Amino acid sequence: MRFDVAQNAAFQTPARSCGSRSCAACVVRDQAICADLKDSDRDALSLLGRRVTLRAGQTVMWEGDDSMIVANVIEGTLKLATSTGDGREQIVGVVYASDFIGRPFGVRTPHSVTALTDARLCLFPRGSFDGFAMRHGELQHRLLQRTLDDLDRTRAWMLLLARKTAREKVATFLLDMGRRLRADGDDVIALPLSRQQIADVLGITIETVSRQMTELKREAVIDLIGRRGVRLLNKPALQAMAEAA
Amino acid sequence: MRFDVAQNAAFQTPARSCGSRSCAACVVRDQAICADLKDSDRDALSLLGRRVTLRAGQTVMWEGDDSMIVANVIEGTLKLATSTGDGREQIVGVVYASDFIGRPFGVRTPHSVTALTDARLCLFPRGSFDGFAMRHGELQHRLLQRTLDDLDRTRAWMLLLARKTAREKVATFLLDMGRRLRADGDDVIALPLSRQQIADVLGITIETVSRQMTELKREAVIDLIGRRGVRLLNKPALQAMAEAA
DNA sequence: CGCTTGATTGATGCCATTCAACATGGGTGG
DNA sequence: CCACCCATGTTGAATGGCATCAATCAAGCG
Repeated sequence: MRFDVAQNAAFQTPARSCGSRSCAACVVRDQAICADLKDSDRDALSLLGRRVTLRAGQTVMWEGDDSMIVANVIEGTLKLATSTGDGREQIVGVVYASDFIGRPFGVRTPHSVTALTDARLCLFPRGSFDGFAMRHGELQHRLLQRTLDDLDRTRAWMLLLARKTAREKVATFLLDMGRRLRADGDDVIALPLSRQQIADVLGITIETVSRQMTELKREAVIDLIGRRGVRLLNKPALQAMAEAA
Repeated sequence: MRFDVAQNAAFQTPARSCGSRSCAACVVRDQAICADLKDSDRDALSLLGRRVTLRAGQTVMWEGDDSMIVANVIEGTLKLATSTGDGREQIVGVVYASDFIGRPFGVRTPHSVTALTDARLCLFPRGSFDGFAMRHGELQHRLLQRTLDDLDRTRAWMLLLARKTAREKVATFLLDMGRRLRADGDDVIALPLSRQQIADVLGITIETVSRQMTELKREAVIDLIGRRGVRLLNKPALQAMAEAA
């Protein structure tokens, strides 16, 4: 298991103030799928579940397992992954705070879920979650919206995996991260993923990621700061690389 | 536009008996997302839409367009595709009778939709469909189920695109088709896709598809019958190839 | 300080693409 | 009904991009 090792603590998501177990103080209550519930309904839902803490590297669900649990991510970053019989792995999704994980209304978990940083979840037994959802249209609607968005993003990613070159993949990835992490003033970003994980997201090898990165650095398109830091020096150039040949 | 040409009529889905415009006689009424609606509700929904016929090669929606329509597929096969700026195309999904197409609850169509065979749709303006769905939880639930399944299948396909070899891809594809088309007694299937389309599904080139196919034929794992026909002679061998190296 | 883990760099080989020629077959019109 | 034609599919040779194998470098940590 390549990733069952603690991640570098220096780059973990900073702790949020949500020690409480009530929804009233929850930091993701307005973004998560429970956002549209009445307070009373949300509290009822809350009673079905529990808050759990994960260490970086811990796996919550395994590919092919019975689907027993679902959860909201309160804090942290996790990866969704599948692998072939002989051990080749592909990351099929990366989820962040306020995202939803697990397979509701289904019996099989189609991919593993593993914490990339320390994380906190709002965890529900799938059965009771399903039951609650069936009685609350607003919840299903949010879940549908989110699933449709996921599907769109996943399909767009297929184009990258199948048709883009290593260089295009890395450029696309860096821009995506810049957008997602809302690069601070100077366009410096701290990657939440190791080189191996980047490779597993892009469907290439760790060596190729490294080579492309240093190549981009040599061309003064980016700058590399330590292991996880990247400064985007020339976004238009990256954009051009990301799109066409 | 590579596929805007009529497909070989010999392999089109055989005509179904559903000339009526009422739901009562609809051939997909028990599989489509409207299956759980009361008769009266289904009729109401029906009044919002209309039946349309497509010729093979016609495109119903273009990537990036405003999302104006959604539809149930009554008959035929269609492809969902995206492409890079410089024309590389990737098929991100193939849909069959009773499947749902279009992007409800969203403003952009994330991929094009093109008929591979002649087809018939039950078409709705997105706005009125969305409104109807908001008032009918059963419909949203079916749609959610379907979308979750799509997402699972799409993610599994990512592993193929990113990590499998050409040989593994072709083997996987043939098995998938065998399953989907419920190969008749002798395990003979009529591919609904041209070599080019198969290549676009698998993320490889047409020549590579061709080479792998003839290779498999030489090894007596399959037999090729004309352009579209394939007989699966040795499924276990295919299965072994599809999975690991 | 050695040890471990993650990242970079280098050398080599292979698989899939590319470019190109050729075959096939289904459809059409004389 | 056959000859022709064009789209589709197959086959070949050469190239190149990425993987693989392997060594080196750079950090963090006990």
